[in-house]
Amino acid sequence: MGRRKVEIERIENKSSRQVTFSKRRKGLIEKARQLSILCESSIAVLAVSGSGKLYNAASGDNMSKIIDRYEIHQADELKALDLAEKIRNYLPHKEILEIVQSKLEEPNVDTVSVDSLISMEEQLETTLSVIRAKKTELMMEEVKSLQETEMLLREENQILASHSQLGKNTFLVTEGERGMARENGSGNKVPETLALLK
Amino acid sequence: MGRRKVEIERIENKSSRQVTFSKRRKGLIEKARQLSILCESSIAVLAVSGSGKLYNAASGDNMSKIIDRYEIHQADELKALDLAEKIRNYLPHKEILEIVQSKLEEPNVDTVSVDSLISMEEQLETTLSVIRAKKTELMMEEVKSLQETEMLLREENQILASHSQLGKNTFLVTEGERGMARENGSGNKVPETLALLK
DNA sequence: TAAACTATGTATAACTT
DNA sequence: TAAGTTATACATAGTTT
Repeated sequence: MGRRKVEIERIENKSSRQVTFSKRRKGLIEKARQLSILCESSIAVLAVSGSGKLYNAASGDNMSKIIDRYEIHQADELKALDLAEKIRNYLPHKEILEIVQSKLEEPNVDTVSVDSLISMEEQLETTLSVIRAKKTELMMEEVKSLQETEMLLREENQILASHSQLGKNTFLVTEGERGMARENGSGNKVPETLALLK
Repeated sequence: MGRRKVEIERIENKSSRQVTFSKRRKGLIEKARQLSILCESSIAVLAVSGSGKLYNAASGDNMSKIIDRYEIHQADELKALDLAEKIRNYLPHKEILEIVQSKLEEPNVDTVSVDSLISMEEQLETTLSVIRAKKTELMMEEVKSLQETEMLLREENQILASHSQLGKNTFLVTEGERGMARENGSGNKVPETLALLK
């Protein structure tokens, strides 16, 4: 794809290697983006350069979610060694099965197969990781937002406190809702959500 | 790159979408392989098809190692909030971690029995739940504490404001860039978060 | 339905600035 | 040295088998 055919082997020249890494990494990520859109899929690319620097891109979905998906997949493969037996051991717990099945809105409890249990397990685990990831994400957002609010309030406070005595470098801008916007943010919603997640 | 130019948008026809997914996924993974070799780097590609099937490839290094690298990278960003360290301090089951580590460092990892893997899995899952619970607890505490601080600051602020000529809807802008923080604050981030909830 | 083909658009190696 | 250009090999969309 260039002026001449190039063998796929380590590029010895350090600077061309870096240039190529940069160009091809960009190309790879663009291809991932296209694939994601064209085929409505989630694609993640992680690249660790020779010098140890990490580059990552996830399209169609977020990185954590895709990685979670991968880890569940791996866990399942490990478990598959003895999965049938393990699941058989759990079959007596009909109450649990019933709860799970009703949650998954499937009708026939008695005819449940190992395959459908595998599928149910996968669905539940996927849902669980998504919920966990979302919980963490929301909490992180919340903490960050509150920290910023705190900082701004402290500043404002300090300015107000000093205003009665001086007012040199302070500009006043009176504006409708701006100051209120913060109070309507995610701030108060998150704890409610979190209570459900536990 | 084909008989005609194709727009980067969802392919409506299901079977062409699947064919394209297969072709391009293969191409993407080949590109990753080449980049890995040419530039002596570690590249991982994870693809989740529309139907939920996972495909993955890691070249130059194994997938877990690359994902670990990514997660360490993410953890570093977490540190900025000072939470990672707090969580680390609360790690309760150090003994278990040590046991697991020693098991993993045993020479014949391949000959570890399924039973001992199941036992390790259970221990790890227990530890993981404890860590998750602790994480949630710490974050909740942090949020609560920040919310209390915010409330106090708002009260103090209001009292100060009523003692000065400034009204509550006054938008204070100090000289320099600080005053801009409000516009770039969390207010604008929340919608992004919400978009992800979909 | 899928695998193979091939015309053509794209990515990129070498070149230029 | 880096950013931009160009000639060319490659990837792939549509076609054929």
